[in-house]
Amino acid sequence: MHLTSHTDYALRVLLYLRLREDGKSTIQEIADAYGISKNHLMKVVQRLAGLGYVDASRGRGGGLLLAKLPEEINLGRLVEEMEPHLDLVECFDMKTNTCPIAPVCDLKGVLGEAQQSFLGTLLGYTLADLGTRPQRLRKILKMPKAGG
Amino acid sequence: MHLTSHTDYALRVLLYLRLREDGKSTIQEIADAYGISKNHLMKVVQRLAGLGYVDASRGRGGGLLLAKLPEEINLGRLVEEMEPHLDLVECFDMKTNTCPIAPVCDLKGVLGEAQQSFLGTLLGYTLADLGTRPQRLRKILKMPKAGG
DNA sequence: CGATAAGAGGTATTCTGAATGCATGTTATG
DNA sequence: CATAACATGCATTCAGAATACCTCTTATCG
Repeated sequence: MHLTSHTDYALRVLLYLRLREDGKSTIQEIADAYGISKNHLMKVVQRLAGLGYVDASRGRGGGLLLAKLPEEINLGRLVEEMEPHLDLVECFDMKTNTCPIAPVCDLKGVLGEAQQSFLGTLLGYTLADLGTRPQRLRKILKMPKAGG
Repeated sequence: MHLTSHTDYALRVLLYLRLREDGKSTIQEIADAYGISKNHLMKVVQRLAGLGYVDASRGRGGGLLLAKLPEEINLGRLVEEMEPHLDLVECFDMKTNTCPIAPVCDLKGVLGEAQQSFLGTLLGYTLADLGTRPQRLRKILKMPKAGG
């Protein structure tokens, strides 16, 4: 039971941008801050841009900005959108299911309800709920000061 | 976001045994009923035996029996025990975490809460809650009649 | 207008872990 | 003692994630 690193990184990028409201951030800068691959992070950012969470500008002086208010970025929706699929077990996908009892099985319903509990909890949070202790976070992330 | 097939199969085995209260079932029989690999299923059954959910007897006339009452088999606990780990994201495992902000990050708490919601929902169910429509299930599974 | 900084996007490779198969051992029973 | 069944370890395959690389486009600055 785990989320992909894409989802993990997406959340980290958004948190970074939220803490750095005062200017653009480059992918390189964020990759360095978290110690992860720039190439990998580019894919994540492209996805976030496509979903309308960030504005990415190219060229010299380009970089990333949040495209929404932190309060408008729901963590549950983000996870739903970033995860490649939410098929907890085989029978969640009718197309590929091989379990013969799937149409009559109660398990699917129970697992589905549990999954909804999971997502439901996340739907109760937005990006604005993260980043308490902003000073410590900015320090750990070696975040440039405003205007830098 | 998905559970391993081990967990999936474990649930299916228990459901099968619950429906077939009247006698022992062999691994081969269950593998055939679901159309899955016997070799694979053996590993799952070993695990279930080790965890005390089933009694497995060897030799001619051997087979599997539930070791507990269906009401005593909690689906949440089972999932916790069958899943190799519950590390939703990297930072859930302090040993291997590389994210520098982990100690100060709110994300971990939020995701942990969501995961608890997931497991909490499953903790509300036992094997006794599954297998409504037993007749249809037994038919689909080609389950031997009592005494067979 | 050209050098450069930055994101876009496709492709290829590596790596991990799950899924599966196979071979042999052990136990019980008829 | 033959056979049916579970036990166990090892090997292999496979899928998908993670990562790297390379080229293209866009924008800005000198």
